[in-house]
Amino acid sequence: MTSAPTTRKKRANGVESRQRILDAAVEIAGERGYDGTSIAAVSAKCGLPASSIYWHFKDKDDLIAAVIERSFEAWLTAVELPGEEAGTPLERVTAMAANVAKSLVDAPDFLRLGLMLALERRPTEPRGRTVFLQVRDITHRKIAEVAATLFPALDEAAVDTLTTYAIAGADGLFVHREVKGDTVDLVALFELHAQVVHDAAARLAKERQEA
Amino acid sequence: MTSAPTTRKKRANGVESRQRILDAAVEIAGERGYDGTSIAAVSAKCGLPASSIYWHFKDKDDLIAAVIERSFEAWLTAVELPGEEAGTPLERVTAMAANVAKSLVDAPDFLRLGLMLALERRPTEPRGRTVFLQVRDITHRKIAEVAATLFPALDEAAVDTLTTYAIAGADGLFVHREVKGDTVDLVALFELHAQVVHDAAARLAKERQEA
Amino acid sequence: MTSAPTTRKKRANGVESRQRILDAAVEIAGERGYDGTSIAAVSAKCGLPASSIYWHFKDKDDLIAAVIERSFEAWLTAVELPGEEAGTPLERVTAMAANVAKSLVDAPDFLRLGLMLALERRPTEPRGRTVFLQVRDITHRKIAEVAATLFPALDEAAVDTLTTYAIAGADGLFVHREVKGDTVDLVALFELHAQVVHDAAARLAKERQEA
Amino acid sequence: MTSAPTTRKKRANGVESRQRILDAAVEIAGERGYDGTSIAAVSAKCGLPASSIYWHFKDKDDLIAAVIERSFEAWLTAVELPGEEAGTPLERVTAMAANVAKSLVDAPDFLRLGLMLALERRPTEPRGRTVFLQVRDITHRKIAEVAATLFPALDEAAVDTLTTYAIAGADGLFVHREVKGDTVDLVALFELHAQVVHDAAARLAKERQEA
DNA sequence: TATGAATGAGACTTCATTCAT
DNA sequence: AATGAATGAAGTCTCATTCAT
Repeated sequence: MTSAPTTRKKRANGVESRQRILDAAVEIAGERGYDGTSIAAVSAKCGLPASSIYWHFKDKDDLIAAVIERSFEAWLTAVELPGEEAGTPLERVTAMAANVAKSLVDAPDFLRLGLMLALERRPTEPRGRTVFLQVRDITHRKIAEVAATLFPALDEAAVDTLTTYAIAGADGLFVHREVKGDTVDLVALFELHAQVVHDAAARLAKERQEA
Repeated sequence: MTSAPTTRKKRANGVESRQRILDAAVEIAGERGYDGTSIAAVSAKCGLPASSIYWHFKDKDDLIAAVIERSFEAWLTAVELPGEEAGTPLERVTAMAANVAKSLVDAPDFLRLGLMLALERRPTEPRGRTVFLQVRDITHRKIAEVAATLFPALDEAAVDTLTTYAIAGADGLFVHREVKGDTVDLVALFELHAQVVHDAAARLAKERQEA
Repeated sequence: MTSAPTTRKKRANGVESRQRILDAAVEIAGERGYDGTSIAAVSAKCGLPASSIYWHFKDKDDLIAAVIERSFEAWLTAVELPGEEAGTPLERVTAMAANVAKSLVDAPDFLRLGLMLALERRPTEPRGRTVFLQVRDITHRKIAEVAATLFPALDEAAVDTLTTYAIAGADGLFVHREVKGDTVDLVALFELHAQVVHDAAARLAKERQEA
Repeated sequence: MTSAPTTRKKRANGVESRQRILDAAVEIAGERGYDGTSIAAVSAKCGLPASSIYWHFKDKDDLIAAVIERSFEAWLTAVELPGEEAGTPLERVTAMAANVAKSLVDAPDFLRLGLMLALERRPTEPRGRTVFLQVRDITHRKIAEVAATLFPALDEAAVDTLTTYAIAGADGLFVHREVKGDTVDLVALFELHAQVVHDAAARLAKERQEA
């Protein structure tokens, strides 16, 4: 009898466990925020004991930061940026906006958690907040690049303002949908937003030109 | 010994105590949200023992709801709506936006807490969230009334969309300032927002006309 | 306008307030026992503030003791001892048992609370417990007197044992009814108990005689 | 340094800890009842921190229920039912009664706590009460079986009444001893009870026969 | 790779009681 | 005769985290 490990149904699989923990954590943190996310709740949802969570993550802060990182990456791939497609600036802006709206409807946890983290002010900032603000800045820069291409008449400051305004509108419309529920047609609102931002770009260009 | 007000221990003064508790709570809750606001922290900040807080408020939920109610009223009076002032629609929209921006810079606790509550999804909704959403709806209605007056060409649905968009932009820009700090010129951004919304009104009016 | 005291609807009435407090307290304490009876609960049930309860009673211990006292007296008058009625010993014992059973069905709070107090062992005995045990001893003595009359063959020790046994049976049957609910016919069980005790008296008399 | 069992802090030993908690809890709850049993007191008596108690038991209700369960089992084994011993019915009933009396003198916590739970009426019934009433019913059934064997002339209803009466007497006599203290000879009282119940069985049999 | 058990700190809330009015 | 307000102690329970295995 060569002692074959008979109880090997669940042979230790670190990667899978880590995913299960993150899956549970993103759901809870996306709904309840930092303080509302207890290790015990994550443990209950993923089926692993709390101590196992601490094997995979240094502490709660580390877990939340990982949640933000992973869910941002998932969101990024979901947005499927339309690359250098053809079309008028308005068409391209509208297409991008629709894509973003769809991604936010499909996976709202990332932005919901991120905004909650962003709004909080605590004595020692959670790393998850820092990470969220970083990826937010990255996003800002990417959008600014596209804006600079689409509206070459704008100087750098104008592009920055326009991008800020575009992101703010997106955030606000997202909050609106979170509050009002599924009946809100986020895609339609984002398309309106795209048009409005497009018009604003033209206005800013003219103002710069005149000055 | 002429009856000097000896203030033996601490003369009972319900109204003042209630205010002190709310003052402490609005500050903490505005920074930390629902879960981050511990009764012990409020107690420490207002000087009254935790058990005294429970004389004035049924429970934490009741306290947070009262915080929302009072800070909304304070915010309302701070906005000082410009009444029936004269001027073009653009001038009037811009003036209102500037007023709102200033009020949000001066007293951001109301909206910060409100947005945090709005984003959370917990099994049993805190009463504070309900209250926030209600006063938000009231605000929406008031703005819609003004919009209907300023842009008579818009039908009801267009006014509603425009109002939603205006509020969303305000929320998003507020978040931007919360994230980026005091260097952000919220008044300038709100003035841009006013112009953009004004243009959007014209666009919506034309669309309705053509259809 | 002779300043008539218009707000005199509830002119201070100490006696009535005391009754209201006791009414509330007997109900709660009869259901929940000493620890389970909070001043706040009594206050809520009787409508008077907690501080008013302390005007009428020194402390919680005093209140519970008063509850025992008053409910014992109420129980005593409810039992309506059949005095020197005629009949065989068995008939008289049976009639008494039926009376007691009815009184316990109508107002079980006294005995329920009393038994809970009796069973508890706490470092400093509540005065209510002392009072209950005292009235219990009084009751024991009264029953012993009747027993000595009805069964003259019994010596003092036998009368005491018989009385103890009679009371124990009553207690136990009361517990049974409390546990099993209204469907239990307590009067029938007490009538059986009367017969059994009656037979036991004969047995004890014979034993004494033989010894 | 040969690997002496250093017992670094305190080696985790779930089973033993659980026992220690239950040992402490049965003592306190047996003396003070449900409300009188504070987790802090149990913690102090067993040496484990309060939070550790919550590792082993879901909540206080769960702990008390476990106390009832374990102490009932302990009591059951202590009673050492005399099986199919020979003897007249009276002898056998008397032997059983004496055994029960001894077990109650040795370990009164189970019944004391059980009766306190049984007497309480609270809005949401503690699980411990339910458990106690269940084991009580089981006991009732076991006794009824024996009674049916010993007194074959009795029909089912008579056996049930007799069993109810036997248990009630036991409860009442137990209460008497709890109140009056160690000087009470519980075994003697239970032997009297056995005789009396035996006589009652004969009486009931005759009644049934005549009817 | 994982986990059962433990733990101190702190969460919310209720407690009995007091005191000035 | 009564009460609004206050208060320290204690209640149950959850928290994030650690550690030996």
